[in-house]
Amino acid sequence: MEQAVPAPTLRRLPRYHRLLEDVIDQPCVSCTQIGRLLKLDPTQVRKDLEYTGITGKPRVGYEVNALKQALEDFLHLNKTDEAFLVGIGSLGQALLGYTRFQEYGLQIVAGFDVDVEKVGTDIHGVPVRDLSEMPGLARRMGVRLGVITVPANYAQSVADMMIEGGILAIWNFAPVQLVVPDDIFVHDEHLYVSLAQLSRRLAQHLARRDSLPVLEKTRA
Amino acid sequence: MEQAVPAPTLRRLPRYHRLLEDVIDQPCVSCTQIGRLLKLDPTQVRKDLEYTGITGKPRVGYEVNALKQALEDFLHLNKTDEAFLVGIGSLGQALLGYTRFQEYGLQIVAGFDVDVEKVGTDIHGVPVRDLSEMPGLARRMGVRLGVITVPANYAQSVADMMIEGGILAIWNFAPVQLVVPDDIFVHDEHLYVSLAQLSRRLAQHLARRDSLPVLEKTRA
DNA sequence: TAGATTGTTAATCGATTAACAATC
DNA sequence: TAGATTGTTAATCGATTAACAATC
Repeated sequence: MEQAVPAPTLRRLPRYHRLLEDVIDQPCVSCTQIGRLLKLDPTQVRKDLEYTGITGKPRVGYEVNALKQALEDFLHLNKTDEAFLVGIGSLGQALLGYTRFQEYGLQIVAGFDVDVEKVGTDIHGVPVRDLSEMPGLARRMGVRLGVITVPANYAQSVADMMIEGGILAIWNFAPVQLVVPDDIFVHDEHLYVSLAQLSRRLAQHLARRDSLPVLEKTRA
Repeated sequence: MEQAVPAPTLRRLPRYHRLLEDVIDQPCVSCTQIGRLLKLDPTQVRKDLEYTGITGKPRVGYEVNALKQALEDFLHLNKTDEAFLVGIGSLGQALLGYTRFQEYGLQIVAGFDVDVEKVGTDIHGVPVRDLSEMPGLARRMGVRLGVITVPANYAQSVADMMIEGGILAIWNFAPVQLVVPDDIFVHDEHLYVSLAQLSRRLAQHLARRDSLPVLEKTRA
């Protein structure tokens, strides 16, 4: 059994993977390099990578392909989970169109909504069906992952239906604290939290900027 | 000058605000209650709230309206920042349609793209213009906030254009580490990080579940 | 070899949690 | 009053950073 990973480490690991995938074009890479590119302490990078079980070579660093593979194994990016998405609003449609999710182990195989206009259509190649069919289909197809993109006030009842259908993990985009049994795993994606952080940080940033001597305040 | 807030605290504060806004329907609320609803330690809640400068009453808790106000002031939710959004793909369109951002201080006043099909149209009431006009307009309108929803390979050049236009903070949805001057504030929204976390956690969850005695493993 | 980088242990830092007096 | 809750200080926990020997 793999040991528990600290949450901050788990947040950084995918960034390393993407860096290797998209940016690094060389056989080996050192923690120093990774750290410079992602603005992280090299020692921290090394500690994080340790969790994947990979070992490097002094003076050389890590073999890029091996490291990429180790990260994929550790993050389970190579095996795809089928998922249902409920709520074909603008966000739901955007997620259906984001094919790159498959590279990260998520394949949305069906969408659901209550809107009769939407039921029966295909969005980005994914069929949309009536919400009432969802629990039965989830059980029949053995789907264990659900994505919730409905308005806040419907989110809890959708979660209940998912659980009824045997779904075990929920990616929740609705701005609500879902109440679920202990054995159900919920991952919240709360854009409003991000936005409030941004709002606060921008205001502080501007305040600091404005309190500075008027050196180069106007760029124009 | 307000003191620096720990990042974890800053992530929790918006959740308190939303709870007060949507769920709590009573004059006063205690940290115990908030903690129970959000599954947080009451002491932690109290410490977090302390940063807003509000004081409560023993035995009673905090006055809900005052607390809500204190959170809004602290997070700067009451003053709206105008923003430009670049990249009218499915995610960009979804964000344009998400009117609730205004409650969190963000108002997207224009969208930009290079696609001539999109330029000149309105999406959810927001006009779409040609990307080349963006820097000039940003400077003329004094817009200081930019949202990037273009594909990864265009993100850096869009960021450069934003900075050229005098934009000071960037909400970045493209899966790239942007390179910007020190005085520009970047807030990354990397769904792939979330997804990889989810992927890892779900796999662990399933592993733990499967290693349990076969008590009630099949719910059906 | 010389020197950069790994692997690993120790020191520091900061956030969470516990404890408890003050108070409404 | 009695007791729950605040405000605040101390203890714990865990993550980050520093130090350094091992090594290619």
